[in-house]
Amino acid sequence: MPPRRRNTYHHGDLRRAVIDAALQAIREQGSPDFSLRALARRVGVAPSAPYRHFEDKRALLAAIAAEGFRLLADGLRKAAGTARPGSLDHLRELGVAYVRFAARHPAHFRIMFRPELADKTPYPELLDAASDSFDVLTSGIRAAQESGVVRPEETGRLVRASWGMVHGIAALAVAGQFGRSRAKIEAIARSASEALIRGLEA
Amino acid sequence: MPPRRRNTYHHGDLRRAVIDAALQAIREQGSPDFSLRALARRVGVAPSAPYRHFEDKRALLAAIAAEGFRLLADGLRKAAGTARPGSLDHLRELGVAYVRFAARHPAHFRIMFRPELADKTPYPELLDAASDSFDVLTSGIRAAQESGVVRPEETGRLVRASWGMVHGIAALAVAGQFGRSRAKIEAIARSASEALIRGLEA
DNA sequence: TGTACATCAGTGAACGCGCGTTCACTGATGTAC
DNA sequence: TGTACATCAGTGAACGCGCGTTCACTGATGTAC
Repeated sequence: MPPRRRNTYHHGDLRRAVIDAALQAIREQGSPDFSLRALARRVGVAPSAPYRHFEDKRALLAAIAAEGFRLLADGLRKAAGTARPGSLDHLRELGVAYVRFAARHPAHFRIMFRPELADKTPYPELLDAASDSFDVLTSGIRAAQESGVVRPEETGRLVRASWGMVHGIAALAVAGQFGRSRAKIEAIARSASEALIRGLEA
Repeated sequence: MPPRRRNTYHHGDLRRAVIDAALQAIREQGSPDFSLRALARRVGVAPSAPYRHFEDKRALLAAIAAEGFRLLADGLRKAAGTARPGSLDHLRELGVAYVRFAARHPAHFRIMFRPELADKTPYPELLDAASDSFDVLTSGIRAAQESGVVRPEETGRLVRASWGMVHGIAALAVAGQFGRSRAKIEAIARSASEALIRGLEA
């Protein structure tokens, strides 16, 4: 891919362009690794230009991850909205939505869980977005416990176990283990979420 | 860490030493990335020495991953041996054993699922070991279906969903999301496996 | 048991490379009057 | 509406670095007789 030619000196929205280039690169190479220089090349800009928008490479990763967590939280809330809070249906939809998010935004997904972002404290925006997503899951399960359809075991443990399970399905889907078909992935997600809520049932 | 001094010109078992150095490096840095040169330094050997034992860097990764899959298959078989094949107990033990493997061998675990090893065809040893592990899970579920305790849905789908779920728990455990305590991780694994088999139940 | 020699498993210098980041700079844009 | 000037968002050269891999080499080991 030859560097794109700009006709303006200023780019317009280099920040966005760099993020998009990163996502694109991940999709193309199938690996969540890229160099900042390569992104600059893709965008058609000097290697130093991205530093106007991101303190360093890790800050770029953090920005993308934060965006991903916001998309995830949105997706979860939207899907959960289709069922009554506190119901098992609600939980099933949360599970399916988690996997759907990963299938739709695989590049975000891969960055969100990179080990160098395990410690999110240097990036408050990322920290907020991640906790928000986690909160959606937690309050879904807590509501179901309160309405008596999920067993009253310690909420945190159930959340982690459930999160882990849907996360695993999502990760395997992103890794291509379930093939490319959205429909098939959704079906597996549905089976798994079904199994999951039966396991949670009171 | 200063390079270790050898007193013999020949190392003895450099192949093993390089693999161990890689595992050690992963444990220390918390990231499954390392350079071949750094491993050579750790072992106290010239940068070119590992090439006597591994065609290139990827071949080293493949060798470690293959070892991991063999350990996994062993662990699964051993754990499953404690319960009657075809029973739900058998499946629960498989699930717990999967997570236990990850908790015990986190460095192997991380390498096994690196994206550059997604295509295993260049490494028959790895391919064999991976399919063997997968087979243990598959035949566990099939046996439970045959004895009528698991619903007769398409086996492949159930295997993928189950595998995904335990894999997710394992991945989060390795990422440190459940804390460091082996006992706690085992407890979460047990909850999750319990939930999982309830979901599979006929 | 001793010797000649082939093979094995290291060495160390060198290669070309792309990376992350810094820095002094400059062209474009926005603002005050 | 026009001008002066501050600020913003780029450039491009340069830095030091560590990497993966190759190559001609050599010391150690194993084998045949």
